[in-house]
Amino acid sequence: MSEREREARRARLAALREAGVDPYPARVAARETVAGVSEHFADHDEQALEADPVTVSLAGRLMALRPMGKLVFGTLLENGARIQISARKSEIPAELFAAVKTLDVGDFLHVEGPLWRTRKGELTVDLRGFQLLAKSLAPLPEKWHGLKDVEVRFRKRHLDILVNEDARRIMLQRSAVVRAMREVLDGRGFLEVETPVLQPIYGGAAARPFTTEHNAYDQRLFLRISDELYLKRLVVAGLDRVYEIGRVFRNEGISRKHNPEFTMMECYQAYADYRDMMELTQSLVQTICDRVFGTRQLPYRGQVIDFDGEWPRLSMRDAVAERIGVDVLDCPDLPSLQQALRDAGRELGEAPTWGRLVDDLFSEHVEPQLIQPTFVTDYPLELSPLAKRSPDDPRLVERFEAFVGGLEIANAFSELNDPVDQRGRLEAAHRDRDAGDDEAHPMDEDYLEALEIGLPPTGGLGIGVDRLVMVLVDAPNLREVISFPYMRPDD
RNA sequence: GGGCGCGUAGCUCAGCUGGCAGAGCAAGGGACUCUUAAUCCCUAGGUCCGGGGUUCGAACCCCCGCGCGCUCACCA
Repeated sequence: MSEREREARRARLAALREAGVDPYPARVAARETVAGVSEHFADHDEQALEADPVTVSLAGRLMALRPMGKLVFGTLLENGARIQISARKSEIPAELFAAVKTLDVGDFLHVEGPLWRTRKGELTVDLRGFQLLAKSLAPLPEKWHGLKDVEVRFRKRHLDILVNEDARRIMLQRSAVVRAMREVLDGRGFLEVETPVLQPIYGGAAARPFTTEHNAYDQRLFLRISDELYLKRLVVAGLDRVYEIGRVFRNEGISRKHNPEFTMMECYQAYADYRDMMELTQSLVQTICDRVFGTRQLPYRGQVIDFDGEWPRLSMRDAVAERIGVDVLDCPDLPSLQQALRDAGRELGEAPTWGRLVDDLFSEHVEPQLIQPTFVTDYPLELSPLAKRSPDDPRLVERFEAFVGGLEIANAFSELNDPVDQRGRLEAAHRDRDAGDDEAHPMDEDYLEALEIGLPPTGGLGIGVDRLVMVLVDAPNLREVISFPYMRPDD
């Protein structure tokens, strides 16, 4: 049992206290960084270090110990950078050497001493003094195989990110992606805002919400499923360009592509439309590629995704026609479309409406094929109760979704700003709701009133940050890019 | 929710046709002044996921449950 090891470490901790050592001191002596020292002395060979000795002062976690009698080697890890340390019995007092031998892998140390290079050429700090910064009482994962068990990796993410380079890399890259996203939006004059997570009426997407309640007011509240309606209220308020990067919550199934809470970037731009949002989407992703990865060609699951250039645009009608051989606009209602599909020898799902059937066809036959970045445009009206009707075809709306690697990463439209049309569309959704569609959009009188005050023509865009990162860093699973993904409670 | 697979020492895993529960690493003791997966000797370490059944005998076969993974469905 690891209890044995924990007991051994506790015993050493007790011995330290006995000897008057504070195993958890409050302050760390002045120090340099491991990365800085490694970089600065990268070109200094053995002779140079001998001729002109340099003493360094470093802190970090002891990740390995290789005792060899009167010589001990160890590895210090600080902020992702490693450096070797050594302790030589001939160079330091006996008590100090003995103290080194009581260290455990996992302990935090401050060390100081001169730099030297081993025969193999490794830059090494020859310890002349050290201070324990924090005693580690529980063992780290095993050094050969590391931490591979997927369940343990996600349940004990502190260990995963500590010992698995890839997990750490993804954390850093995700942060860089979000930073680049903010820079682009800030550079275009967008104002970063925050809107309510707890909402009396949820909306802005088709999804089931989590519910909670406010004790003092005895009120039922929902965790937001999107930021949309509040952000558009802010555009009504005269904040012409706003964005929010925040967590949304959807009470639905969990999969490789779905976590119950995920990070969404939503932005709204007055006097713009969905075409402007297409340009913004492309520019955002390309700038992220440039700044974070230094290239617009990135590997994903054995293929190379090319984010450069103008992304192809494909209407949903053409996309479906290409794969299924049925022109959905030639079949204006559910029965005629079902008949056309039967004639084409296609399996029929149980779609309740024309729009849902079109969407089902698209999701099943087209979406998985969209590996290279692609804009899919012109969605059925009934799937998009918040999007502006297409001036060319009243059954369609000005909307697109961006797909990469078979994943939907962005959704955007020209926002519906006609309060009368909006009311009618929400009422229609409300009827679906009464008919049993529990994901249908609920009625929101307060939002409708805001629209009556007046929303300018506005383009809106939502990007699923986790999914975008998943594609960019070539992660097989959404959980890889979430610091603490949802896991069932274990016992 | 359905199908398939997995669950053995702290970690990574082996365990044959049902016959004494194993290795490496980690841990404890010892040797060792150029290691970096250090090496060598010794020691300790088990609810074989849980429960039930079949059997003289179950880690192994059967049933139920739990957890995880993949996948399908759901989730635009």
